Amino acid sequence: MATRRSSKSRKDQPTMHDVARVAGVSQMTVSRVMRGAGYISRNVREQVNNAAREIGYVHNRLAGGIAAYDNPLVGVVVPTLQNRVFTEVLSGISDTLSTAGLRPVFGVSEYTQEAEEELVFDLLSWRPRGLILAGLEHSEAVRRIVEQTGVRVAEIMDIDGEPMSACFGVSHTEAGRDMASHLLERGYRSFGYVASQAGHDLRATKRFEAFATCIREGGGQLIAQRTSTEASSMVVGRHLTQDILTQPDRPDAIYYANDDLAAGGLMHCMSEGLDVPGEVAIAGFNGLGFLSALPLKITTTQTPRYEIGVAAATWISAPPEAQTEKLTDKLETKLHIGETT
Amino acid sequence: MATRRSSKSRKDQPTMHDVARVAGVSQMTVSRVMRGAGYISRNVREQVNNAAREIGYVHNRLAGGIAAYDNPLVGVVVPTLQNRVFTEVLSGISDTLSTAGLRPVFGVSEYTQEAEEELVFDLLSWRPRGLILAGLEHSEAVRRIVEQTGVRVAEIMDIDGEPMSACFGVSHTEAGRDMASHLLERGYRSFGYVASQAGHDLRATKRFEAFATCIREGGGQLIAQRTSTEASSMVVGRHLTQDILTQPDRPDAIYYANDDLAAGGLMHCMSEGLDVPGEVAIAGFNGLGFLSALPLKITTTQTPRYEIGVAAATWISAPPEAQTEKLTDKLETKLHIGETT
DNA sequence: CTGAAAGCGCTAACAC
DNA sequence: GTGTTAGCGCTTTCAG
Repeated sequence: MATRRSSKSRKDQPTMHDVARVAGVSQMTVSRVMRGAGYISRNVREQVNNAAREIGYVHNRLAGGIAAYDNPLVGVVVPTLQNRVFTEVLSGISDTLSTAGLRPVFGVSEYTQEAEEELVFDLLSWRPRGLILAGLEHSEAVRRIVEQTGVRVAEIMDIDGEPMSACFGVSHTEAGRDMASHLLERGYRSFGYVASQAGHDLRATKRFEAFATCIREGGGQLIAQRTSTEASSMVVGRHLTQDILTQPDRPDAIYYANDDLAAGGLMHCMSEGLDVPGEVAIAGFNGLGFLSALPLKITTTQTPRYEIGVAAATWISAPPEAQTEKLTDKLETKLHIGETT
Repeated sequence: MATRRSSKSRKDQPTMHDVARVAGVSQMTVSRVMRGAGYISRNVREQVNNAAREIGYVHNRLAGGIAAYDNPLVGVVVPTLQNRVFTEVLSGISDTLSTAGLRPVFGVSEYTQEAEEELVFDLLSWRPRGLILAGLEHSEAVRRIVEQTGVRVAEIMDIDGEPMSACFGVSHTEAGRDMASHLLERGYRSFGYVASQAGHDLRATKRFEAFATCIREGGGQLIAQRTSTEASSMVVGRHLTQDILTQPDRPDAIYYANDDLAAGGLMHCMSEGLDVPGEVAIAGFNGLGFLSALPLKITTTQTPRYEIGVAAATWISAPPEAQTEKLTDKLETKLHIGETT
């Protein structure tokens, strides 16, 4: 009898049948052992496991998934991996899914709805148990296919809006307003704003709008605004800050779309010998760990990034029956008042 | 005729048959359109695509994979997502795979071979086109199953050893030696070493061993060594540095297993008013972006993290035939001499 | 506790 | 260019 494993191609992987033959049981028994389903006598179980190990059998979940309509995969789409914010969320997702025996398959949308849409279709082709998407804004096609397939979607990061089924995140509107209140309280009245990713970061835009409204209502003015098309970084923050501060009319305080930009701003001020917060105050968003490495503690809004990932993944891991109508899980942010405001 | 989609369960997804019926073609034609295989007339193609969109059909790659023995998945195992080093590598992997139409499925090994082993079996159950693992050290079971299944494995980060099939990374031995040479050249003779993850970071261990050997050969001495079991962070670096520097016999220079620890060390020195590098020199590893946020530029070894991911993913993406015997792709590191040595 | 039969949704191979 | 047939490797269902 010719061996099936002569050519070492992917085609020649052993199957449950091969294991069954070696173990002297039926293929069905092998299936049960592999899945830990039903009662199998200790003896048989061991025989099967040994046979599997011997011939190098690996459970084939593709076949399993197609036959059982259920496979332990979760599709995850994040805007970028270059930003700690999302890798921390991803870490929470991965840890939690892993505990539940689920695996993340993922893609990066580069902050565009078009890429997200493509990814959603692609990920859906693996018949995942659920999807995790960032933000509440998605293309029509995404909404439609989600509706049509009935796949469960956890939308993360943002809660200011209506989720497709469930969302886990913070209120950016509230965060923007809180920071504005804090700065007004401190006596600042003329403000600058620095952002990046030119409008693609919808959460930052929400924060800013709430911030601006609150500032105006509080008698303040927004006198300078700079947005880069580039990704966030300290370098970008530094440049945009320089740009704002060399104008004749300087703001008392600058609100940054995130900590990276804010840290860059601080660097600019320090190297120019500008007094912070005396001459200009600085505020960021996120509360990233590296802030503690800076010579001055930057005022920022602390966000629970890892926890957002955990919450979303926990929901996805739960049996579908546990799914309630529409769930909005608001995690709390906290204003960290540092030495820059 | 009863509709198949009454209950909205995963079982009731439309199939190619349904699309075929709506489009008025055979199921095989739908298959061809979906895969972009063979020649299909423009007309038919559009009909099929419209029908698919209309009924919300999504290509089922589980079924495709099982029938075709080929599916665009790549298993990726990283030690952690809490460390920028690996998320940057992951970013390179993701970007590159995405371009090649492949998807990463991933797991986190927490720096242990046992977890890695479990993950490898788990990921293999999706019949991935390849695997990307960190480091050259793996359990016997991993080596065996890789051998038995014939799956292609790209080992990343390290090249000081024999890869199973291909490896992409830097020489940690060389990096350790280079840093030792630099410090000796600067005149330092008594050294401290600070690490974390207590021996689980095998690459750091390789650097340290090369470093220590070189130091001894150059007439230097290693007089203090501190290792934490915790994950790397500035806080850990700060504590261990304090610990070393409050001993009666203080080293001239401290080599840190990575930049986070080194930055923590710098913070300690600054807050104690210790002159760096006058009283103690500091050197890290990786060249992470946040170093430029620090008041003093830390001497470190720059590593091409994103590029390692790109190189590994590119290799995995290439057709298997292109696979040569054993490939070692050494990417270059660069000693960045800052203001701390 | 274990086995036999049927079929999951798709693609390879070949026909027309 | 498009259709037909025969499975891919597994799980479901039902027997025993």
